[in-house]
Amino acid sequence: MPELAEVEFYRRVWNRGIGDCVTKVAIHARKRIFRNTATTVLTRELVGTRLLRSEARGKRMLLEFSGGNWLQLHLGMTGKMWVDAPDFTPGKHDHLVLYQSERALVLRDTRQFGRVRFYQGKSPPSWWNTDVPEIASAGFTLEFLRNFLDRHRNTSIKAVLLNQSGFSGIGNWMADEILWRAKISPRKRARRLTHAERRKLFRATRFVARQSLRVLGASDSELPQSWLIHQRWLGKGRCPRHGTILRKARIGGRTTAWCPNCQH
DNA sequence: ACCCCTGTTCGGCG
DNA sequence: CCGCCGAACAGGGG
Repeated sequence: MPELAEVEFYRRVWNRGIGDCVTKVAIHARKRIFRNTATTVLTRELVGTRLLRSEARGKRMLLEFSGGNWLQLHLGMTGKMWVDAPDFTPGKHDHLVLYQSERALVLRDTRQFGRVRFYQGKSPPSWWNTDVPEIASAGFTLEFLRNFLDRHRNTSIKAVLLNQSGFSGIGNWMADEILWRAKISPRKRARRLTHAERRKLFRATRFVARQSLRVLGASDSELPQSWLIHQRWLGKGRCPRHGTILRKARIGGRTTAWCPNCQH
């Protein structure tokens, strides 16, 4: 399962290392995933620190280590995290491995659209903080959504949902799932959404985000069969409501699937 | 060979 | 200055 829910899932996987010391760090320092990061410092400074806690915001996560050391991870398109044996040997795309006495914390990102950032200081790095509310939090209100839509009134609603400064953690499949649930055509410009549609969009966004977070898991198979996600990549995917063949097109720069019968 | 892909950023244009 | 769009990034798979 991807996007905000997958980030949360992977974050919890690495939480098994909380409380333990980092004994060794293995990285592919010159790779794009470390762009603008001081890799030499990162490698040197993390050894001997203890993993204290972690937190997720949208598609990013922040790990705090003892001594004021912070690591931000973004998984991009192909990032994965898991726990392996302490004698793990990194493969070609295992760009960051944190070794502890009992295990190895592995980050693999084949395409490297993700990013690793390192920071030292008493409090979290300034770039960790944004004014964007988490969708599952009380800060994500109908008022906030209305304002965001007004600011991007000439953009297709699909592209608006992919904009991380308004819909933190929403990605391609979640955006399609939300629009299908709210019965809104992905091509519709934000300005043309009625009051009723804005309310439905708000409810659908929170519902999809919260349900996905609740189910968690490394695959999408645990989401209800009634969701669009199980149909969207099939050659002849059908609308879960009434079986209409889904339509597909590139909208907002991404492949989009929707039901021409119930989304307007 | 050519097309596709759960994401973000940058340059050009209006 | 704001916002929209397409291309680029890197690699694997159909």
